[in-house]
Amino acid sequence: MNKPSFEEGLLQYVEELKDESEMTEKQKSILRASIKLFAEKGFHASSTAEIAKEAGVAEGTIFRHYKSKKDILLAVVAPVLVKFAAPFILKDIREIFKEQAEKPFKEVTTELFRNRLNLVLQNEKTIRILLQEAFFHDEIREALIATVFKDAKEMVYKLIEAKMDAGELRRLPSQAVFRAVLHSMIGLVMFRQVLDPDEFAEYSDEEQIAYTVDILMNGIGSRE
Amino acid sequence: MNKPSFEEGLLQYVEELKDESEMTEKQKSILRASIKLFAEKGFHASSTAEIAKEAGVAEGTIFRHYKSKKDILLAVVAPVLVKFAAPFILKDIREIFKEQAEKPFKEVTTELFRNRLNLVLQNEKTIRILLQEAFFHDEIREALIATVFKDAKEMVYKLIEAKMDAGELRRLPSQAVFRAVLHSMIGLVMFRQVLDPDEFAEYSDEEQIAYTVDILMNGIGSRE
DNA sequence: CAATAAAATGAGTGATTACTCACTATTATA
DNA sequence: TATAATAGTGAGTAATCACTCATTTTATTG
Repeated sequence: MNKPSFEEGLLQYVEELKDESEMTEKQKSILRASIKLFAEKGFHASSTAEIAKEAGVAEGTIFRHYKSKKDILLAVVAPVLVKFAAPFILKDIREIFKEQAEKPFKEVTTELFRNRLNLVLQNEKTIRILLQEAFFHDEIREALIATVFKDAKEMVYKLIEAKMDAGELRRLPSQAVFRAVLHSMIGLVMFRQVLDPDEFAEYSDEEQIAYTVDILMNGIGSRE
Repeated sequence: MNKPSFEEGLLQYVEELKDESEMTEKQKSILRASIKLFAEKGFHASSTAEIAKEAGVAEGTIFRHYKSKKDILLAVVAPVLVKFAAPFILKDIREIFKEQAEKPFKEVTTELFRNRLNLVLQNEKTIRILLQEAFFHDEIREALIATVFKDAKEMVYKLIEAKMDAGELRRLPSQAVFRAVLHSMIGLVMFRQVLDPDEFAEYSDEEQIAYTVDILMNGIGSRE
């Protein structure tokens, strides 16, 4: 059915994405306040009155810059998708996968994980909002899948298969391998706060990445 | 600070948990309607008017049984925690880990994954709500961590360390191993709909579990 | 500096919100 | 069958919602 809700819905925001430099102070303030509130209490629980107050702005000013409350959400979320998708898929991934394709899969994966972890750490709040709202807004969910997964998946599949042919990876269904890589990455990146705070401190991010990749490559079982 | 928000907050709902049998038809209907709506559009986006309509009940009836809208949420979420936590940790896990502790780690894990996958499949909507709201409600998040993770973690840690001593698992930090198991499980269970629908069909749940466990144990790298 | 445009304002809008309450209908108990 | 308790109702309530618009403030330009 009405397929391109991404194209029609979010993509325009991505294209119309303003530089921060061409926003007024007030507009930037509205975005900042929205990110804060959406991340703290969610989109629906944050009222435009609150946003205005937090931003130090009249409520009407919000609607001068964004024609609806949902527009604010999309304006908040779009840049993250761009950072997640465009640089990742079109630059980072292409670079990582094409330029580094000769390197061992382990190194490629380490670089990938490091890249993603940094991105998430730098955009914690907006990513929280993004994931949060992806549950309910079709546009966002589809955009997320379209940008983050769809293109990336093909590349990863190709790399996986190439590395299988080269004997570097075991012969397993590509899908199973892809999912394993994906789950390791998401787990590494998303479930940091599940454990006790003192357990975090025990290992640095680099160590966490190293262990994650090591286990992904070699498993947890011994090889007696 | 005011620590036991779980005890004070959710636990009472768990204890006061009514049998379905001692609910009226209307009350059950309210719960069913709430689950449906909360899962579809989220807690905040679902109005009590909608719930009443969906449930075929006067709006006042809702507030006869639940003193606030949030109470409905807790009533929806509590049973899942009980099913997830108590039986899981206290029964399933104890059984799996104590009775089956002699079995290879691989088999224990397979059993665990199978158990969790079924639970999620059977409670898809409520688990969606649970995770969703855990983002924002401290009580729910803390309850989730307290019930699902905290106790389970210790048991898993002990098993992991025992299996390391027995030479069945590699010598790695327990934390890294625990996280790997956790990520595999969550990934297996939560990210089924990320892939194309036709890719699901390709492998059965049992096969997915088998590959997940295999990769967890042996990794994706070859052992030339 | 005057004229024009853009940005910002906040009181006001009708719709909707969670929730109350006086009341009726049903069921359980004595 | 009378009494009491529980279940159910829906109109009503104040508060809040996203959003509008006539007006004022600030910035830009000729």
